[in-house]
Amino acid sequence: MKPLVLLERLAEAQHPMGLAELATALEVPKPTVHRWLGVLEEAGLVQRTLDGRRYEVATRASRLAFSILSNKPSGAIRHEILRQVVRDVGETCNLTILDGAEVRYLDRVESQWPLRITFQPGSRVPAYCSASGKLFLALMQPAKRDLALCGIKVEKKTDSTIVGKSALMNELADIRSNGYALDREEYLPGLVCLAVPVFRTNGRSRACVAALAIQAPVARLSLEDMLTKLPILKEAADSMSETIRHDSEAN
Amino acid sequence: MKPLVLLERLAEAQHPMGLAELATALEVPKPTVHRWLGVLEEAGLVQRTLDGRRYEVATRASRLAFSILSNKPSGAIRHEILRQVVRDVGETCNLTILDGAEVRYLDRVESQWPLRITFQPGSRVPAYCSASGKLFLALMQPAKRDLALCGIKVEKKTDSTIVGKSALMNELADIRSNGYALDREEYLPGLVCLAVPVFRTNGRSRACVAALAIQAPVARLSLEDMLTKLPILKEAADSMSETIRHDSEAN
DNA sequence: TGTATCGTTTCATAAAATGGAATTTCAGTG
DNA sequence: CACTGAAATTCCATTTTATGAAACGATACA
Repeated sequence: MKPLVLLERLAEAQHPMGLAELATALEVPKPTVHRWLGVLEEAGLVQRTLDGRRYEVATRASRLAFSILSNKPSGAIRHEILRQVVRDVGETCNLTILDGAEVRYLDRVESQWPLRITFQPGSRVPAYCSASGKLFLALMQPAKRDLALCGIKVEKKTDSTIVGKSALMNELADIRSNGYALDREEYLPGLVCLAVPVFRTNGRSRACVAALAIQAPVARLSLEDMLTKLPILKEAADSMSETIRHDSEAN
Repeated sequence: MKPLVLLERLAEAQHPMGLAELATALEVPKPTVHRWLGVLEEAGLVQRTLDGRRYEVATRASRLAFSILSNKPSGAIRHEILRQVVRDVGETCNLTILDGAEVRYLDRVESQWPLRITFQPGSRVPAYCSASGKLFLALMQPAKRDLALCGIKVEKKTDSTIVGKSALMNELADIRSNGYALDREEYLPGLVCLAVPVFRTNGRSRACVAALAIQAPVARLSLEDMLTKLPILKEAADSMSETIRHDSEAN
């Protein structure tokens, strides 16, 4: 199991790492790192980059990661937080993560209103036209953002969808300064959303790993009304952060 | 790393599992499962339920899962670019690299047509009779090219296969001036391909490290029709370059 | 109290991890 | 084009850990 620290280091890093880099970062002899990487590669958890000299997380690891996060025992607490939010604001609440250039619903609790939008956990939506998607794009490293956005096709889903590159960049800058993101009917006509970040703090670095978002028909909840729910959402997002906090592990 | 199958099984299950349950599910002897669970528990990936008789995914695993998902490997992004191309041109698309005097398929996405050529990623084809292979030969340093070509056996795969040394050199010169390469049924009768280079820019130097190629039965797509897809391919190749640039960035 | 199942320990054997040293590879440089 | 240094890889004697059949202990239920 010791090779796992390599996987963790690679998953934390926002770029592929070389052998020597890993060896010094983890203070492990080079031949050992070499073997560990071999083990991880064999196991399908890690793969070499195109140049064959660096390593990155591979598909089996992603599959495992998704299983873990949608797993009930550890997800039960998060689900409970979602239910609490729905009770407090009366609208559907989603927990989402970024998957490439798309947003994925990890979990959701729906409001009890007869008029509501029904998604399934696991379904996906383009990042550029959703509140949580734009939030992720706004808060991620610029280099990573370029990577995620390269080669995607922007579709004008509604009249309000942001299609221009510079318009999107302005929007992202606004989101960064506000600390929240809105979807102003940019994906579905009549549907508005408000998303706040869920952070994972690791020592001095802080990364937005998930988002908490409420969605509602604009007929029931205007954008201004929605913003009054911001404190509730932020508090719930803090609780979410707690569930994924790095507690001091001794071993 | 073998204990990982336990973690995967536990993550998939939507409820905590006992030892015997896991042992029969995975067809592994009980003492082994017992030890594996001990290893995973020690590692903080798994924890016992309150009654101490079942196991569930623990916090370190969730933390790792978030890290993994917040960081999509560039290989997956490349795969998405391939998918995009297949959507746009309707034909199978390959990402290839040069491996000695052979072309190796790094990744591929197949068209949905019933009539299609089925290769596996990882399979190899001689460079001199494939579009991407000739592209590599055309764009590489002459010295390296001679090295790659010396001592290989040129086989006349079809009537159109280029077997003469000077004919090949002329072809390579054409490819250099065009910026793309064609396979005119030179490897398989009835199969035509179009390949464009994927560059890695390193300071002022620019090297062709991979190729993007579409392939189709000539009965469905003539060479002229295929050339109309050139702009789409070139754009996708630029996106590919982006992903490679990120692979090469260390810090 | 019987008994059936699950969980745990034991142990001789087989397999693998370890890391210092040596070797190879490769990109950058004179 | 040889040189150079850092990075990657291989080697290998030694230490450490994994393996699973069998035996044992714990627990639940009748």
